Amino acid sequence: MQRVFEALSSPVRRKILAYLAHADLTAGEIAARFEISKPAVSQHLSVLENAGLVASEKKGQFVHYSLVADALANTLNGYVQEVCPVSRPLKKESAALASKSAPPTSD
Amino acid sequence: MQRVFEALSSPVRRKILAYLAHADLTAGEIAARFEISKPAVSQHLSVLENAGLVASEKKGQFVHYSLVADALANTLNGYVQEVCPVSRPLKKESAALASKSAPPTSD
DNA sequence: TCGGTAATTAAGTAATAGCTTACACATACG
DNA sequence: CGTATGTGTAAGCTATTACTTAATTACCGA
Repeated sequence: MQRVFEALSSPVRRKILAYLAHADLTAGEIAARFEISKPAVSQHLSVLENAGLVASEKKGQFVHYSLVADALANTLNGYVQEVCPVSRPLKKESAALASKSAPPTSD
Repeated sequence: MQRVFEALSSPVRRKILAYLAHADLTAGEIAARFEISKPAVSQHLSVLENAGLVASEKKGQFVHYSLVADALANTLNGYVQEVCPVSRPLKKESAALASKSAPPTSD
């Protein structure tokens, strides 16, 4: 849990997760989307993988990264339940799900 | 959002939130629950307040802190929806709610 | 086998976070 | 008033984090 929140504290790492939410990507494809060096991205990926938020699979010379959505959802939802007075946040989420339109969130 | 995740990356700050989930507390009461100095705790409280996760109210010489549960729930639930393939995590949460027993989570 | 590409590891540096002590400020109360 | 108590601010130190470049490892294809 500590590792998850630590991983999520970085904007770069949250952006990586957002990319992986749409499609699996290789390390190089991810790095190409940022202006920082490839080793820097590689380190971010390590942090995410150690937190269990992404998984990697080597295919030839490429390493494909994918989102572990369960880990993220379970950790965050679990934490919300733990800290918040259980009933309300779930209601809100249900409402959000029902309306089906994601409210504008800025990072 | 950045401030929220940054705030949550610290174990001390998450522990403060956990305390405030059960009851409002003064700065001193919070500080007494940690082994670090009072100024250190005060700084953590500032971070949490800047993130909108706690609110403070001065009463006489005391400052009472309270959890802003909505901010936490909305931010985290919103983020989960943003990153995860919408349907599954909600199902899981519904199941957890139905079973009513919080699954063992360790920090 | 050799050169090229993908990715990570290593080493070093600069910025940042978190802590401490000392101080300042406000309120309470004799 | 003047002293004590609760809280927050300031300054400084240390440890960690995030980045860089250079070197290394692994794989591919001619």
